[in-house]
Amino acid sequence: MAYMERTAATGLNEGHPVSDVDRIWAEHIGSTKVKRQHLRPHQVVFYESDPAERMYELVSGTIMLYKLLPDGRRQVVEIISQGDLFGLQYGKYYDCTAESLTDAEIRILDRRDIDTSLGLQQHVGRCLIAKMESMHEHAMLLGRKSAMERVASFLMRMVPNRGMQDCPGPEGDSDEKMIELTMTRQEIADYLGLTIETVSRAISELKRRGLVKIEKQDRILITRVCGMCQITGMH
Amino acid sequence: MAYMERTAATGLNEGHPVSDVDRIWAEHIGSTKVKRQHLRPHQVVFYESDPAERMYELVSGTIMLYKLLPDGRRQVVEIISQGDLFGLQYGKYYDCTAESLTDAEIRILDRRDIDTSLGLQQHVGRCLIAKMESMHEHAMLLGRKSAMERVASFLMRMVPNRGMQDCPGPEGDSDEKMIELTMTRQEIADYLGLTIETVSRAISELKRRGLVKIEKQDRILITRVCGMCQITGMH
DNA sequence: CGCGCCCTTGACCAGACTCAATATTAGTGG
DNA sequence: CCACTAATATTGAGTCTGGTCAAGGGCGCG
Repeated sequence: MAYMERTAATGLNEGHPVSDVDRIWAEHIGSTKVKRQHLRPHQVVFYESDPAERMYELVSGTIMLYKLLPDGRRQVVEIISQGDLFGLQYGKYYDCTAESLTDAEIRILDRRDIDTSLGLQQHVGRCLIAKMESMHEHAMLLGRKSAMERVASFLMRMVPNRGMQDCPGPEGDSDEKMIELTMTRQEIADYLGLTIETVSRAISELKRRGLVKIEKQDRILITRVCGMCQITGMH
Repeated sequence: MAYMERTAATGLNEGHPVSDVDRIWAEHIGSTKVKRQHLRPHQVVFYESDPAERMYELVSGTIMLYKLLPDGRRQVVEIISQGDLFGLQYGKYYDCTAESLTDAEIRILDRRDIDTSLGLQQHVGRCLIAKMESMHEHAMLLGRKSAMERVASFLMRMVPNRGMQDCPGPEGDSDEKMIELTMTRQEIADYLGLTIETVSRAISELKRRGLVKIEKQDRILITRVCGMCQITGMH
């Protein structure tokens, strides 16, 4: 269950009604009706412009949604974490590709099931509203933040309960936090609207400033969470 | 009703179920219960971090949602057009400021009304899904497009039914389209993640290339819609 | 007509990108 | 366990796009 620990550690999209999810589906749809699927890392669930026939819920693991331009430029538009819904479309086709970052478990759902239940509709609505808020935050990052601010913001996102407006500060004597990235430099770059080299340089600079220690490429120890928070542009 | 014509001309967020809106509200809530408010241009509906007690629907006109960083950098995160809902929040506070761009008419709604009706929930869900798709598109613009591509994409958004994957091409002999901006250069810059000077230079360059004629500062004639479409980065 | 606001243009600068070389890590098989 | 390979990450040098700062122009309104 290594992948579950990793996802929990990322703390992406904190505050979703994750615990309710099983109960909600059980109440409104016979659990026998809900198909599940396991994904290995870097497996595609659906491609941009495929007919959008089904929607999905992420049970565990992490998935990214990305869009491509004809010349190959890529933008990762969402990082989906436990309890999130994805694959809902207004039109007939998916507007982006869904690809797993880690091992993952997904529920496969029929859109019609949702339209018939008020409880499910409410659940879907709340997920979408939470997503909108992270999209707004991400638009700010992409449109207005420097490379260093983007990388710092990205790392801070992985630290649960810190960096919010009501941040409790360090828990005790030490202000450290170990985080697992589960994304390559290229994927981080495509999420932050940067190049792989710029992401790498920013992380090296953070290392030089004594804010992080790199254990492995995807295991980073933030040695001063408060210091990291100061360079996100939000404080 | 000049402002209604202007909004219609922008063609922002095409495809929303605008026509259903009055019927939907009438069915589920006595129309007497729904308060309305008129807004003059550049009037604020709510500020970022205000308690999110109500939600709104835009009846006519255009509204922008923006976020600010402590040092004053601004990002316009959404442009709201006719029929869109705004002010829905997952948490207790608004995550952005809502300010009118034109004269506008809004409906003031109570979140509880929505939670009780399946029809309304469906309507809200569809609005949110459509918004998510535009946010994805906008993330691509902010993260991966050049200044010229951003401005061209912005102008193309104002042209209904053109630039999509199933673009019908020019209607007849001429391939022109007059558009009304309803936004200052500063607002456009803050929406596209650029500076006012860069937006201005991009528009001047389009003029030099013979793709647009500037009638007034906020009235632009696109003389070759197909040519404009070619430089959005999407073709 | 004159004032103020917004927009445009120019010159210069800086941050991020590109291209290229090198280093590190992860994975494979002996 | 180590050697070898392929993939990924880091670092450096040079370039370029878009930002900054400053000056000038145009338009609307009193």
